[in-house]
Amino acid sequence: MTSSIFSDLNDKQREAVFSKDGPVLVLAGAGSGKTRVIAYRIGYLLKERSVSPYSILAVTFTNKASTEMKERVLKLLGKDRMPFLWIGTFHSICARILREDIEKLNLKINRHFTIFDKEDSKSVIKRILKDEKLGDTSFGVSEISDYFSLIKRGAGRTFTSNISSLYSLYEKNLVEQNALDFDDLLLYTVKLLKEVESVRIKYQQRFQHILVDEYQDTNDVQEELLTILAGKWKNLFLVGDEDQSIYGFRGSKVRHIVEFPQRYSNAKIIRLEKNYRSFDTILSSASALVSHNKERLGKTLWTDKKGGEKIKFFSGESDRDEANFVADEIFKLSSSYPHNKIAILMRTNSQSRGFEETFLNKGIPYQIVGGIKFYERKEVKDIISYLRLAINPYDRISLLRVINTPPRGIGKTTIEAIEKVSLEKNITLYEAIVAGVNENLFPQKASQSLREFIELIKDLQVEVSNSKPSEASANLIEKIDYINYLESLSDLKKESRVENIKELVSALKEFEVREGGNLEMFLERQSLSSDQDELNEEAGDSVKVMTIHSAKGLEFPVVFIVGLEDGFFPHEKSKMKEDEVEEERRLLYVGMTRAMEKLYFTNSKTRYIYGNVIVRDPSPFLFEIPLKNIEEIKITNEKAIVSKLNYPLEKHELNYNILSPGIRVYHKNYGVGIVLSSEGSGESLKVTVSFSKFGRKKLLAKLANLEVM
DNA sequence: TTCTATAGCGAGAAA
DNA sequence: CGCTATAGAA
Repeated sequence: MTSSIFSDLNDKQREAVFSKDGPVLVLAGAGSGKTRVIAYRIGYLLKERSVSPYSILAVTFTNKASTEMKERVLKLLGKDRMPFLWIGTFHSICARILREDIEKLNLKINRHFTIFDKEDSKSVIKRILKDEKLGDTSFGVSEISDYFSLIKRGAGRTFTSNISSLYSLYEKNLVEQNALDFDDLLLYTVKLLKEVESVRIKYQQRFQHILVDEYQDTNDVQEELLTILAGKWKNLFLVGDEDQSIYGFRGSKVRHIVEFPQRYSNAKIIRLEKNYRSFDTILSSASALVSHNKERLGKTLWTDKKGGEKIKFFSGESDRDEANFVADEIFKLSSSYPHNKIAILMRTNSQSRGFEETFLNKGIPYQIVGGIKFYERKEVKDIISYLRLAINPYDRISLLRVINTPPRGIGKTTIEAIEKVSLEKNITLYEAIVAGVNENLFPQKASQSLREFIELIKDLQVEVSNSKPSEASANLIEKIDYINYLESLSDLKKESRVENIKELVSALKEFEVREGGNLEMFLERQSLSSDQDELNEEAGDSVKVMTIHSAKGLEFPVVFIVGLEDGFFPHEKSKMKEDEVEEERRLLYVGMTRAMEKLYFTNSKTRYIYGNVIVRDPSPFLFEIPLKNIEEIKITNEKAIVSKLNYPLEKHELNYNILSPGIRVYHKNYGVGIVLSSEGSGESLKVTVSFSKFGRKKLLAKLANLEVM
């Protein structure tokens, strides 16, 4: 007996949703409705099987996905049962477990620990290198940080004693600061569950059903965590697609999916092969591409959406030319596709700059998703650091960041003096400041500044616990005169910096109103936020520009995959290893399968790298896609010339000859438009122009006084 | 201590 | 080319 809410599922989806207890692996192809299957599975468990929401754990890949999942379940069930459902990312779930129980590990870490991001971790490493005078390790700080992450995932290979001692210093340093890095969140949770029986039993008992999305992207530690949590009930409902495994560099292993049936001999395996997203041309092209991979279980995706347009391919002369093509094409599409239905997908973040400049010049609204995140901006991180410090005074990275920001007369010498006191008395930096001031260990002037700094932090601590987070931070910003400080900088971006600070306060306010959260919850949310979390529907009608990694799980009617060159696809650094080339191929596959209706490929024959022009070959992956599915777009010479003239923005005298389709023009009444077609010639030349605000107009070139842009 | 100029180095993807 | 660390001046 199935109730009507499940009637819109197909047979395979149903089979998955209605599975009996026990391990289930759903091999879900791109666009086959896997998020929906998980949501309905939860709905089924709650409604038909009367499972308590308290007993369900759902793991998603991003916070955005978990929010969407919650909303979907909410729609199926209504509000009252939601609060107990645990839905979140691996990292947020671990943080939640640790905030409750980490003190049971009897380490020096308490529940108010700070979560260090990559930048913080690197700062720790920098300081250790400095303190230990190990500046000559011949490894870069980033390299060391990545290596530590590798070690924490259990993949660390042999390493020199130099690095080994550095690693233990790093670990010690984090503990002293009451801080965990991203890997620690997972690692300490596994440790806690392994070593503290009461905690293990508590969660094993509780989670009767565990559901995991994007299972192909789990690493060894996450796998171990799942195994422990599911230890009692063994009801693992895993959904994934080996063809979309693109996080190998973060330790994810396709092996977890492939070997799942061996680990659980009673596992049920279901394949979802019907694709609801893309037209057949797109889907079959993507399938053809990924079929060149060896490491896969294999699926045969199909769709009802037969046919569809060919993939349009444009090869530019320069990266500028490429960006111009994309911009012009978006303009042409704008009558049928609003900007927010269009995505530009890239291999690397650095590619965004060229598109950003072109879109800015051509007035195309865009949003860069990912790259440097909002909370990673310098000015935002400054304020965040004050707040972190107020909650966790052991956090010396945040302390060092804010102690002289804005400048308050506490320079290098003073900081060294503080560090000396801290070392001698074996106390934290913050305590050293307090002690040093009380015992008159610093010069008069420095002492006065430090006294004021201590007062500031003390007041902040009080405020943080007594008043609303947004008020506490607004007061802080006021007190340290931070806006004026930003404005005093000779910085081209200072205006946007001030904006960002205002946005931070708004974000805090929104958080306390919408979720009733306190500051600690906000800081945690913030430090675990993902690229996709910055995407919100209300953000206006803009083209989304992002890496393929950031686009995972999303879909768009129109997709441009740019930079399809050897060196990006596959990336220069992956070319040598076969398994990494396969991952690069999967990456392109993921990009292609984001597209619903129109898919564009673009590349460039040359590209600026470090300011030098590099000649580039097309991506070898292009030749793995059936030729019949691709249509190459050639641009007339005139247009190519204009494209080059086109940048940076300059007005040029009108030469009627260049008013050919695709040219961007400006009309004093109608604004910016693009030439669609032309008829006649010379004085009687008429052109049809599509204007962004006024639609199509047919104009006599002689009278229209068009300017080519 | 703070501000400014410039040399020198560097970008693979991200919770 | 753009960022940042650092040296040197104020």
